[in-house]
Amino acid sequence: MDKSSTAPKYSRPNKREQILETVSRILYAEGVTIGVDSIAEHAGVSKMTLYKHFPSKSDLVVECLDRTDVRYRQWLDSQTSQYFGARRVLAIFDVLDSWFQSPSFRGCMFANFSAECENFDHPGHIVVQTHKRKLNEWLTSILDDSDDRVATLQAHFIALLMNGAITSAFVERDLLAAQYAKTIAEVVLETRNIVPTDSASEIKDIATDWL
Amino acid sequence: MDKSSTAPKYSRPNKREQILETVSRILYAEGVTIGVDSIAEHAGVSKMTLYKHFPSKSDLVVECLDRTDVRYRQWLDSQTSQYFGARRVLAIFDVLDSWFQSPSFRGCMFANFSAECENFDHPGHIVVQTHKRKLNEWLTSILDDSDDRVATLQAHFIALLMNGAITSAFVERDLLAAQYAKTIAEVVLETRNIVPTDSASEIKDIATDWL
DNA sequence: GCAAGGGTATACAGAGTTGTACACCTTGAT
DNA sequence: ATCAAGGTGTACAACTCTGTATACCCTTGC
Repeated sequence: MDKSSTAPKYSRPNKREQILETVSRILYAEGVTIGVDSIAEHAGVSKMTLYKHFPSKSDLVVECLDRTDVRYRQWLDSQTSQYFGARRVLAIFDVLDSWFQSPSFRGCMFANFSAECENFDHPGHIVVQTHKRKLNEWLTSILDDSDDRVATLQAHFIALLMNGAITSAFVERDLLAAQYAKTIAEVVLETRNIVPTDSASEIKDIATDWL
Repeated sequence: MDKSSTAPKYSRPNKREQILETVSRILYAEGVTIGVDSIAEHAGVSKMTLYKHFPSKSDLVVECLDRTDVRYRQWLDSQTSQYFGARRVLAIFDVLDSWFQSPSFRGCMFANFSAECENFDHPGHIVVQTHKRKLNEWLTSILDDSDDRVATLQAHFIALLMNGAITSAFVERDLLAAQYAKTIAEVVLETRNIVPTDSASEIKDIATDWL
């Protein structure tokens, strides 16, 4: 710890920014249940500085979620920018694939937050919802079909496949999940005449009392 | 809370069993981060009794995960037992659909555990892996194709779609997720000549440094 | 030179956590 | 009737967590 010798040398330029950058990564890697002391230590900053810039841990977490949302979508956007339309959508799964192989992969930060934070009032949940909505809008804009409803529906399909791939890769540690999802996506995108089925379930009175 | 009047009247018959039944549901509803005191209170049992039957909270959680695994798979199995083959697999999504509409739906307990418990050494992670493997085996047995590899692959697809539906329903609160997944599953199961693509990604040097 | 602003280190209050100690109570078998 | 087994309630030790108080340190502007 002897920070006196190695520390950031009292560099003044926007500490707040630096904190957000570092802590966003820490929260993804360690989960939002990590303690404030650990956050400060990892960020190479004093706990007092944290509380001088952010009124509470909760506020810090929300801003980090927000930042991760922006970074994640920018990352997907830039990494696939060489393709267009359906090809671009398929390229997403190649990007996911390389992400899953990375040792720092720990699933979807937003899904993790939903699971970790059972307090439904936490403002972070709004950020999570917004993140997923923006991702959907991005997918819809890429798929840009002559029929709006087709693009919207297919965007939902792709979003679901992305969620499934991330969850399978994280929970089951299935390193092929992205390839599976890509294969499914190919079939789905080829089948243009998919009907938004009313899903007339033939099963009646399903018992949900397993829980 | 004057348990003396309403409590289980010192009924002796297998308290351990009764505890496991109740606590399994509590852990799903509240998450594994719930305190031991709350667990005891909800279970209508003294904290001492808890520690007399289970050496630690961790052990209790593992046994509850195990129990939920069994109950969940039995539930899926029984609720779809009137169908066979692909029809049965599709019926799974009808069952999921009714689950998602239930107010007590809180996502997949196993995925939630993975997100909540960042301590990778926790024995619960083994239960999670096992759960997902058994579910996959069950799907494979249902799909029972002449070609083993087809059934295995399709089981992976379906498992991924189930994960995606559950995640979308939980995180995005998308009440149509099960219907979307079912629609995709229909297409996937119809397309029998799906190749386990090598997924030759054309994208090179994907930067995973968004995190 | 020196004051002000931003950062640091330490200590601590107050709440909440897991797990244990102890004295008491209820039931069933002998 | 009595005694052991199992359950209860309370209190508590030891720890961790968020957030604050205080005194100090380094840098920059004047």
